[in-house]
Amino acid sequence: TMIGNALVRILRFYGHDVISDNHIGDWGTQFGMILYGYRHFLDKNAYEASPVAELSRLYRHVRQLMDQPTEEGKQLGKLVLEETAKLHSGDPENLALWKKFVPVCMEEIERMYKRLGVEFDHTLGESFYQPMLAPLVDDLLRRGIARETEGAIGIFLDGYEIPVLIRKKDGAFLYSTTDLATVQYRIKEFQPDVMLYLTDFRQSLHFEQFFKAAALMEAGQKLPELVHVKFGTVLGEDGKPFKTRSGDTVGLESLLDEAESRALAILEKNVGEESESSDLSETARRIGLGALVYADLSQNRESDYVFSFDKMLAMNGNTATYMQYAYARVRSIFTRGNVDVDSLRRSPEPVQLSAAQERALAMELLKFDEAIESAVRDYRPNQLTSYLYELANRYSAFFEHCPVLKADDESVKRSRLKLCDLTARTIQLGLRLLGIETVERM
RNA sequence: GCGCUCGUAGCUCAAUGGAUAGAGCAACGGAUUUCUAAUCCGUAGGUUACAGGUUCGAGUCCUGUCGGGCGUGCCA
Repeated sequence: TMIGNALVRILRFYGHDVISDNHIGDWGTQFGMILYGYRHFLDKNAYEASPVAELSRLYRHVRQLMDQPTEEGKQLGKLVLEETAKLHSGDPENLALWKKFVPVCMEEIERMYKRLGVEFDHTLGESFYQPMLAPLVDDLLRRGIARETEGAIGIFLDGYEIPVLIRKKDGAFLYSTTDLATVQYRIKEFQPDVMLYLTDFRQSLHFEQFFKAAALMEAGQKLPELVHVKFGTVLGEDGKPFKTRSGDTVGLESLLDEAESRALAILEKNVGEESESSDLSETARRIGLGALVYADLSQNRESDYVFSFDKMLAMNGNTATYMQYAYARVRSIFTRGNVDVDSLRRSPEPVQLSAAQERALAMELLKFDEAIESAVRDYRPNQLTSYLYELANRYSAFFEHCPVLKADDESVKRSRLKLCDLTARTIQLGLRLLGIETVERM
């Protein structure tokens, strides 16, 4: 989610016309699980008190039972799939329940996105394509692209042992069916040149096959370039894949709380009484959120990464905090020096580069374009994070060695103020492209 | 079994085929009467899993071996 958000911002800044669509899973087996849970394990009082909490408990409960490697687990899996199939075939009861559940689930998800500062142009979701699925399968059958296999319908591709299944033998549709419908819809509606899919690399085979199936489906037409922008798996501290499926929003939420309260504690110690408390909590929010977002983005997205509490919450070293700190230091100089930024920017005096730290900083400032380009080229926000770290690092060295307000003469002072201003603007812009906000004081 | 992918400093990670493989954390030693020490300066830490090959040049490309992860028709 955070990688996608950063890429949308970066690609837009670069000049691309970007449409973001959160392809949310609101029509799949997870609703079969919730339906089954609702029928068998519902706690009515809890549901009335908080539908969100109860539904998510039911989901986790059923999931856990299903994941058991026992006979009961397998049986339950079948029953869940039956609920899903009933929903897909238009069973009125399941449909009514589904309509009741979707807004509840959406609300939960929206709240998290809002907190993370993530916005989508569309959230069509899988259910949106549901009416298109049956005609799509019929069409592919008629054109001979798909055929019946062991009771199901699949598309067979050269060089692959397994077909792309688009209808189960119980009549329900699958991930690939929706994906194909999505391609058709998006071509018609948006005429994109490129479609980026941001998902876990474990879905690589699916996308490889699905892209080929899409090419068959659109044979003779102009197909947009389809790209799987894959990212690595989050591993636990033991190196084993993290189970994010069992209630991950809760985990993220408490992580955010912790990040903010840690930031607040440091803030209170540092700027304490000089500032108003409402200010501080907003500043802490930006710093805490920034730390989490940066931890996620600073990694090469294709590498697996080991989840570490301390790493996610770190505010020293190569972190968003470091950049925010550099920015705040510039702001502090400007405030103390009563600097009129507008007139500074308009003034024609050249920037002088005499000290080694000044030259190093200026050289780094010039590399911004390059950083953006490489982030765009490979869809990799970590190219931008490492640039920003480098830039902030050069600024810190400059800050230590080159007095600004107390510079020897006025022209040096003006020149250094300009360097400060350019640095602050570049950091602010760069962070904004990553979805991270700056703070005036910290 | 087959396919994909990864293996880089104690830990977490960088490095369009190009210079002496770089950061952060942890460790150790310094820096504050001077614009924010969430900082800076320095020390130590490497046979880039292993063995071959291609190349003027390989962490990066090819082959093999070992080890980890993932995937492998009716989940998404």
